[in-house]
Amino acid sequence: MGEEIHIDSQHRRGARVTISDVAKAVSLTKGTVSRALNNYPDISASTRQRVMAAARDLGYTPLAHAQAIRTGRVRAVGLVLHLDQHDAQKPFLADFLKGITQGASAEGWTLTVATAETEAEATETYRRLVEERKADGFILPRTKLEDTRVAFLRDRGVPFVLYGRTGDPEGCAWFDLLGETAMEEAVTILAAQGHTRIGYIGGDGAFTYAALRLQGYREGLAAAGLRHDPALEIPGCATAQAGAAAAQDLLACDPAPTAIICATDLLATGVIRALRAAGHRPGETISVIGYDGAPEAAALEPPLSTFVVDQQRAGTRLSQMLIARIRGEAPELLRETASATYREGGTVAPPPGYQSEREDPS
Amino acid sequence: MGEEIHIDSQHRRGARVTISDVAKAVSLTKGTVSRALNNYPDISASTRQRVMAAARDLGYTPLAHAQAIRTGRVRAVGLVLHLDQHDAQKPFLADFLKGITQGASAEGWTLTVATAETEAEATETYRRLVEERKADGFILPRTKLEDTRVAFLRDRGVPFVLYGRTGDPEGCAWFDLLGETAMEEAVTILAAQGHTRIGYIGGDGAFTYAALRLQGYREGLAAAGLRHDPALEIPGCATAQAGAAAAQDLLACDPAPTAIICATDLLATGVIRALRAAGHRPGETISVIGYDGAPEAAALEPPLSTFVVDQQRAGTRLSQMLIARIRGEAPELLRETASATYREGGTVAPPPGYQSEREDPS
DNA sequence: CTTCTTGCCGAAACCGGTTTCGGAACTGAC
DNA sequence: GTCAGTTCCGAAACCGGTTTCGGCAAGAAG
Repeated sequence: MGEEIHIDSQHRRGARVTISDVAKAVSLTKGTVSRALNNYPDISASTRQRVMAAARDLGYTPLAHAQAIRTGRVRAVGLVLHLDQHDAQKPFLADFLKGITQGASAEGWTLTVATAETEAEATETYRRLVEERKADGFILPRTKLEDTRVAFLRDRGVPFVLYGRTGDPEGCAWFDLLGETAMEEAVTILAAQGHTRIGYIGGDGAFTYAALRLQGYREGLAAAGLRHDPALEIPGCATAQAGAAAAQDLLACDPAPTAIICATDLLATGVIRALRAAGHRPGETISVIGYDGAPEAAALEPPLSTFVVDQQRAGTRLSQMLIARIRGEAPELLRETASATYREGGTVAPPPGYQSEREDPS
Repeated sequence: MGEEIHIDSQHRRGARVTISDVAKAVSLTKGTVSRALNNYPDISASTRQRVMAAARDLGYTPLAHAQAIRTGRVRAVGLVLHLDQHDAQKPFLADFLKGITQGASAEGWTLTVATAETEAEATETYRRLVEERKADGFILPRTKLEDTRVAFLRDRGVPFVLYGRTGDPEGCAWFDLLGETAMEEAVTILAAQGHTRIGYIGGDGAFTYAALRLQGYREGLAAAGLRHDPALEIPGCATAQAGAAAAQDLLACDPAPTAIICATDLLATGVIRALRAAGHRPGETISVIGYDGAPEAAALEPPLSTFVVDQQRAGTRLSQMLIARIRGEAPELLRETASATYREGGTVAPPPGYQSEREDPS
C-alpha cells in the first residue's frame, strides 16, 4: 500500500473527511451537499447521484453530534437498567443488549446505557440523559402497572417504548410477551398430565407482568375445568428465597398441590431447592414449570421445564420501534406482542400414583 | 397548568438554557462565560464566581455534543461486547455495567454500548464508533494474548483500558484480577485437605486469563510440593460441554484425581454434571473448585466452592482509569490489579478415606 | 417576445459551544 | 508623568453540520 508514501492531500493522518471536503470534490457548496445527502426535493437527481458517489468514494460519514447541534438528534437509543430488583433480569441482559444494538446499528444508531438503583435515582438519570441529550428516546424495561418513568417521559415529551405493558397505555408504544397465555398453557400441560391441584407462585405485584401471569394462571384453571383454590396462589414473591418460602407454604396445604407453576425461573430455582429439602424429587414426586428460560434453570438437574423468551428478538424489535417512534410514528401503531415457547425440561410428570387414561383406559 | 398562558421568558417550554442565556444574565459574552466555566486562568476570581452562581441558578448544563464539535470529546466511554464467546461473561454483565456507569456518571460521562459476534465485526464496530465519535475511548473486556483490538486502537491513537492483561503491554493501561494467585490458592486449599492428585481444567488458551491461571495452578503444585502430572491438566475448554468431557478424561486417568480445579465456573457446572453422571458426589467423593462466582454455580447443590470476583468494582475502576487515560494520564501509571476472594461452597472435602492429621495425629 | 413558473443551486445564517486574538484598564517601576 | 507589563474581558472566528432565503436560468403559458 503506497498510502504512507504518497500523502493524500484529502486524507491527512487523523483528519476526518468532512462535508466540506465532499463539497469541494464535486464543486458544490456544503449546503447543497447536505441537502443532497438528506434527500431534499430541490436537488436534481443527477447531482444527488454525483454527491453520493463522491461521499462514498471519500469515505464520508456525518458526525452525529455535529448534526445533533442543529437537528437535536444524536441518533442514540437510551436504556436505563434498574438494578435494585435483585438479579431478576441479569441472565438475559446480554441477549437483550445484543438485540437492541443490532436493531439500532442497522439504522446507524447507537445505544447509551445507564444504571440506577432506586426509583428516584432512575428519574434523575433520565432527566440527566434527556438534559444532556445523550439519547433521543428510551426503552423502558420491566414496566409497572403505575410507572413513574412513563409519567415523567410522557410529561417531557420524550419518546419511549415499553418492554411490557402498563396501566395507562395512553400514548405508549410497547413490545411485550404474552406471559398470561404461557401461564394458561402451563396449566393446560399439567392438567393433561392429570394434575388437579396446581399451585402458583407469582412475582412482585407492582410489575405488570405479575398481574398478567396470575390472570393467565386463573384462566388456565377455568379452561381446564379446575377449581380455583386461593390457598394455592402465592403472589408477590421477588427472590429465590421468597420462592422457597412460598413452596413450603404450598406443601403445608391440605391436600398439597402436586404441581407448582412459577412466574419466573428465579422463583423456580428457590422452589426446587425447598422441594428437595422437603424430600421431594421434582419431575417425579412433584412437577414444576417456570418462565423465562434462564440459564440457571437449565443448569439444574433435571433441567427446569419452562417457557423460553427470545430476549434478543425483543431487544431488536424494541430498538426498531423506538427509532420509528422518534421519527414520528404514532404510538398506537407501535404495539406488538410475541409468545414465549415451552421448553420441556424434566420437571413435569404425572402426579404420583396417577394412571394415564391413554395407557390404562379402564 | 398556567404555563401555557404566562410564557416564562427564560424557560419557554422545552427550551434549554444555553450558555448565551447565562452570558446575558451576568452581562458578559458567551466566550467569557465559557472560559470562566472551564477554569481558564485569564478570568478573575470574582467573575468566575458570579458566572458559576448564575449557571447554577439557571440550571445550565453544557450540551456534550455541542462541546464535542470543537473539543472532539463527547464525554462517553465505549464498550463493545463480544458475544461469540458462548455465554462466558453473561452472568456478570449487569454488575459490570453497573460499575462502569457509576464510575462514568460520577464524572458526568456516559456509556455507549455495542455488540459484535466475530472478531472482524468487532473491528468494524470499533472503527464505526471511532469514526462517528460515539465514544472517546474504550474498555476492552476479555483480552487475548495477541489482541487485534489493541493493535487496531493503538494504531489509531484511540485511548483504551484493558480488562485483563495482554502479550505486548506497550502503551496499555489495564485493570485485572490475579487469577493466577487464586488458582495457586485453590491448590493450597486442596492440598491442605489432603489431596495429592489435583486435576486442572483450563479455559481457551487464546485468552490471557487462561494462560495465567494455568501457570498459577502449576505454581500452586510446586508450592505444595506436589508432582506436576501433565495428564491431569486439560486446557483449552470453552464450554460447559467441554468441561464435562474433560472431567470424563480426568476420571479415566489412573490413578484418577481426587480433586478438580476449574478455570471458570462455567466449566465447573459441566464438570459437576459429568461427575454426577459417573456416580460421584461432589463435596463427598470428589472435590471441585471453580472461579468467577457465577450465579449458576451458586444455585447448584451443594453450591460450588469458588473464587468470587467483584465485577462492579472492576467496572468502576476501569471507567475511572479510562477517563484518566483520555485526559492524558500516562498508561504506565494506570495499571492495577485486584484479587478474587475464595467463597466456601460445599464441593470441597478431604479425599475419600483420608484421615486428617489434626483429628487423627497417629 | 414577454411574463410567470418551476427547478435547482449558492450564500449566509444558525445551532451551542470553544478558542484565539487584541486591546482597554490598571498596575508598578523609574 | 511616562512607559512597559499585567490583568481581564470583548469580538470574532471556528467546529461540522442543517436550514432558510433568494436568485438565476430554463421551460411553459399567453
